[in-house]
Amino acid sequence: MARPRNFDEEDVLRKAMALFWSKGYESTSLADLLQTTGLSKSSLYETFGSKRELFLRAFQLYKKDRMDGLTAGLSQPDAYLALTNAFKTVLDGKGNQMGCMTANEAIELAPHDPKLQEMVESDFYNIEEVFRQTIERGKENGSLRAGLDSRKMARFLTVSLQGINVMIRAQAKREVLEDFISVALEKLNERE
Amino acid sequence: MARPRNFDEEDVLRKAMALFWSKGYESTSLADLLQTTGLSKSSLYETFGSKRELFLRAFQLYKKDRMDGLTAGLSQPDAYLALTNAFKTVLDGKGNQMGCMTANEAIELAPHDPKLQEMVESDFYNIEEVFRQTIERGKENGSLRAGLDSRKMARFLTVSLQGINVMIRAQAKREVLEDFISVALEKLNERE
DNA sequence: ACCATTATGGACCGAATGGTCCGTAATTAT
DNA sequence: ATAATTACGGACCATTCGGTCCATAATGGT
Repeated sequence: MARPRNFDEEDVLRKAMALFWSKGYESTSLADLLQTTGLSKSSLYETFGSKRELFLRAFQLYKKDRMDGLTAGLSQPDAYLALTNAFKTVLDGKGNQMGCMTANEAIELAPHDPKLQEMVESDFYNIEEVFRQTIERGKENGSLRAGLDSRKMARFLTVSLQGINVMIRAQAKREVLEDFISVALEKLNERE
Repeated sequence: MARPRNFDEEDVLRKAMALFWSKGYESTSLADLLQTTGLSKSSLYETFGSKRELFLRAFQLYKKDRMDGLTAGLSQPDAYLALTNAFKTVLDGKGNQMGCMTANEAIELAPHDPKLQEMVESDFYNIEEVFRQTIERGKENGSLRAGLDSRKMARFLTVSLQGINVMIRAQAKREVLEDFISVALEKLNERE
């Protein structure tokens, strides 16, 4: 009954996400967003309300995408293989020198923005949970030693992941990350 | 032979450092800097040249301060105690929910600013080195198991530290960090 | 064909950005 | 006391920032 949009909302969100992920919130200007998405200013504001709201939706989409990917990557029965693979995937991630958007926002916005602090915190908790469930499963099906403290180990892996994300974004040498991962993952199969 | 400054350059640098550390580079405005340091705009530009140069000097000062502190903290003969103490100090650090300025800049600036990428990289390397030397010392005086791979373990600790820094800045619950540290530091005294 | 409705381009806005410049104040050496 | 030198306050600047608004274009329903 009216003129249709000539853009796909999710498509725009993903383009905005890529920008915010790469440059951060403050350093991404409206001009950047308009250029990358191809939208006009009025369309962007009509559709998303403000730069901040657009960012929030883009970040939510990131969190969802990433959790889906992580969950999928951890789905194989052998929990040890699942977890080691997940970490090694981070290293080889296709075009990724951008690190993790959640880690980025943990540093840029969380300290001074309660809403984002909450979003970041919940994402970290979700990661912890999916790690924990994977470890539980591993203990049940024998792919991980039964004596592991699931929650503790899940937290260890969660924080480890953030360390990796920082180093990736700083373009650290691959060997550094390989050494880190190699040591960190020993915690999964060592005997007590 | 001329009018003297009525401010101390290092004092100003430290105030600027605190601001950049807390808010990041982009989100710290000139107005913030002038207000916090008490300088006039002309004095600031006369003395430091530009916002960026001021930032660079503040960041250099941060790196120096932090390395001095870390080195001092690791100076005790017992390397295991030295390292565990260093990590636990990070948790209890006085007013620190700001994380580590180097980690912050690794995320905010390093990916798009070669000069900063280099500064961050060298800081990480320096941290790795001081960890490595501490571990070497521990192996020599028997406070650490001789079988440890010093470089590998130093890298493990360096990246671990960055994970902690992200979590601190995101105001993660203390238990999460305690769990992480407890697991990570087991790597230092486990038998093979 | 035309009306109701929505999308869009672009003009416009005030505020804030980093930065320059200059007249004046303060100081020391002579 | 004065000349030389440096520091400083604040006016000024162009640009960019996020955001608003409106006139016009495009579409679907009837």
